[in-house]
Amino acid sequence: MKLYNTLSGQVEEFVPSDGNRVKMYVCGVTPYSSTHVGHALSYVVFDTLRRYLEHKGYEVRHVQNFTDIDDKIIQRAQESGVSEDELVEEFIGDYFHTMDALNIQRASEYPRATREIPRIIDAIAGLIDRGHAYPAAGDVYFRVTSKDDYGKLSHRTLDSMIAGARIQVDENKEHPMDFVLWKGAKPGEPSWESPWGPGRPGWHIECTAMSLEYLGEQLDIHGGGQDLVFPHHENEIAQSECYTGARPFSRYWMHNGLLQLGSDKMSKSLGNLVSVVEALERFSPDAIRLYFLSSHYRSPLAYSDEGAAAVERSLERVRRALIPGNGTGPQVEADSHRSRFTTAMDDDLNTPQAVAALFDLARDINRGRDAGQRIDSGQAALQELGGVLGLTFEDRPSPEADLAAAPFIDLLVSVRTELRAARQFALADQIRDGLAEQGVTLEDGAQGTQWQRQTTE
RNA sequence: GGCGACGUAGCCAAGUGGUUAAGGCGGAGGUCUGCAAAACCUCUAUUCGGCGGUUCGAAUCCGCCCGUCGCCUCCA
Repeated sequence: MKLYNTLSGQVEEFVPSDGNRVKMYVCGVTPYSSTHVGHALSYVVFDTLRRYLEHKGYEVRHVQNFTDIDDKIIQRAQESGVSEDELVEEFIGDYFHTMDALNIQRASEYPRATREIPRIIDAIAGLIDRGHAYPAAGDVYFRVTSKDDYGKLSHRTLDSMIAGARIQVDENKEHPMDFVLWKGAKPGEPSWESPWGPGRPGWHIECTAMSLEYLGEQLDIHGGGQDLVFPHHENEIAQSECYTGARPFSRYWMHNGLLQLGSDKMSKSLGNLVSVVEALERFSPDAIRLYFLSSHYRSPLAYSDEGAAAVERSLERVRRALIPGNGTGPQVEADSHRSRFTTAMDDDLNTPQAVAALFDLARDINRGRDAGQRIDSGQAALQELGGVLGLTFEDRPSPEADLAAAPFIDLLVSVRTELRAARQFALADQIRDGLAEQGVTLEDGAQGTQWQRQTTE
């Protein structure tokens, strides 16, 4: 299996350091607002990676953090008149709720920054001891000039960073690019005791401490959105490698392209967010996952309701291919699709190509059904490979109102069946049209008439 | 200003040196059907932003130009 490694800028053969065990760390969210579709994209990508690795027989230990203390959390909590803890609990709950809805597997561990303070302090102290960090006026900074290859992940040099000229001057720092490891507490802020006075950890050091604690000195895969490459992941590398001496901190760095909304990146600062809950009101979890997986994970993806609706329609054909058949002929052949799927996934997770294999398989199943072939083994393959992408092919549950209306719809359908038998087609069509106006579609098949609620717009 | 990515059919999107340029949505025609729907079949890019170049051969490599976007600051 080949994966693109941001560190080398190349597609490389993936080989875990320890046999079939894979140590994967994915940066989690800062829980102060609702989970949006950009988060969903990232976690669908890494969930799919994990599912595929497991499909190949790897044992994946997946750790994902929560940054449960930072400026935004403090600010938002104060605005809302709740404690930081309450705010964090609410949005961690929201996160799990939406990720579960999207069929994203739970990580092995979900460490939180505030519960790892001693480990974080140890790491900062170690960095100071080794000359890679220095205290200044209640803060502690990382000394970027102490790491000769600082910038290797984002492929830039300190000089070029300074040329960016958007760095604010800070008198406490030795170098403008030095970043904070420990923030001295301001009045009214939550804080923890430390050798440098009361304060809280900087963003980057949390991930270093937590990955070290739960996965050890060296990771196989470290993932996140492309917006984390600099400074977050660059700084993680600097801290971790300087603290442990183990290089590289992570052997593979993987970054997903960012979701765009219209022409802009979807981001917290732009406020152009679409919540996952909102998207799930309109589309099935499968449709949202498949939408994300229909383009390559490293490409940016523009989200639109029209696009999601098109994907939902395409899923309908696949779902129908899974309706049991009653053919007695030879089994529909699935091996060529299976190997195409695997080849695609082995090639840096080429999910668009893998998805194309699934659509082709669905077509062959439907074709085989029409030809009287047995289709159950093809269907099993479709279900299994779809599962590797986290797709269930389940219909969305019908709204409760439909359950109440079901007996009446059944009655109308049976009346219509009588009318058709009597060749009273005008009246039969009147019933079908009337139901269609109510969003109920009828299909007359060999086994009688089926009705269903129209779910796509 | 620095670093980087991308531009493939009406739309979304694979393919990155060599048989007929995946797949999906949409559209056209057909089979089936009382008519539909669904499913299936056929068609829907002689061509890959533009112009040059390298090569026996390029969407795929190189140069220039045009256009779009990301990162450099909190962000998945």
